[in-house]
Amino acid sequence: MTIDQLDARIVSLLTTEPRIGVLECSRRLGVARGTVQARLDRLAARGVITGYGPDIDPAALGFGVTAFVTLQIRQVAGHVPVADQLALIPEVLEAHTITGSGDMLCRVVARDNADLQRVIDLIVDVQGVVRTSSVIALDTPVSYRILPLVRAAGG
Amino acid sequence: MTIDQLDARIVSLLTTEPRIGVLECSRRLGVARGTVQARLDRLAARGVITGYGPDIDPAALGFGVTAFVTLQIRQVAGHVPVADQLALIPEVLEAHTITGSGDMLCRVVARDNADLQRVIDLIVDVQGVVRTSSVIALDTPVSYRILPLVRAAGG
DNA sequence: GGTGAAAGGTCATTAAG
DNA sequence: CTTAATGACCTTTCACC
Repeated sequence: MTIDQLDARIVSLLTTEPRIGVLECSRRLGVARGTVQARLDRLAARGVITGYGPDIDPAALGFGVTAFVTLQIRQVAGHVPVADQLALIPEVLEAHTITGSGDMLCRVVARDNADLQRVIDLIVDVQGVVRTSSVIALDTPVSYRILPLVRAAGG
Repeated sequence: MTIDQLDARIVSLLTTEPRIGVLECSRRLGVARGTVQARLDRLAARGVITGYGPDIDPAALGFGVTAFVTLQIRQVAGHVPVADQLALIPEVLEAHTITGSGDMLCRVVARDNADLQRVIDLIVDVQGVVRTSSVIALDTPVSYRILPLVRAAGG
């Protein structure tokens, strides 16, 4: 139920240089090309690799402000779930339910601080949201990364 | 300083079906292959597309617990910055400085709740961290997504 | 290991801002 | 006039059987 060193090295190599392909990857690791392909298929089948989509930087799209919004929720019977309504807002990049009484934590982006107000207003207008509390991300000294974890998991 | 509809459709298509390649992509959109290639090069040059790495699911690696840890920081002169020390912990997937007095917000993963305690202890031991406050993500009704934003940005 | 296919590059032509 | 799109051709390289 985990990965081995070869898996970790394959993922690691493909993460740092995604365009090299399976053949080049096998050459650099000194294994047969079929081995790499079989490993990748297995990782995809197990759900470890969920996709190869292009990574998009919201800031480069003009959404330079990132904020984390904590929602206090009052669940109302017979209404559209809060999460479904949040999913309709493009600026809500992810949403989690968190420990505590009916709370959620959302990552949102906006074009600027004024635009953030607009996005928060959209969230406040969601049925079931009682109130919100936001913190703005000023800097991201550690941006999302998975490689160290993969290496740690691979031994 | 933004993207147009064709850019959005290219990114959209490649995100939902990353394995189709440039040629197939151009066929489906009814444009020349060179156009798609030029657009992708431009998007990469502008920093909109930051990479094509395989997407890894931490849960499938055995790290099924996600938590958001807020740190209260006391900056100490002459020491290694807190962020640099956090970066050494594989379970810290990202870290942001946030509004407030020297605070940070980290996304961490752990194998289980007991393991989360170990990770938090690692964070507490970081020089300059005064105290921490954690919330555990129970569920993720909206997992990280960028497509709605891309479509919104593309017109 | 062989083979069909795609990527990546260049070019001249054409269209549109 | 500048920028972009197009279709053509070419070579290298890869994925699949």
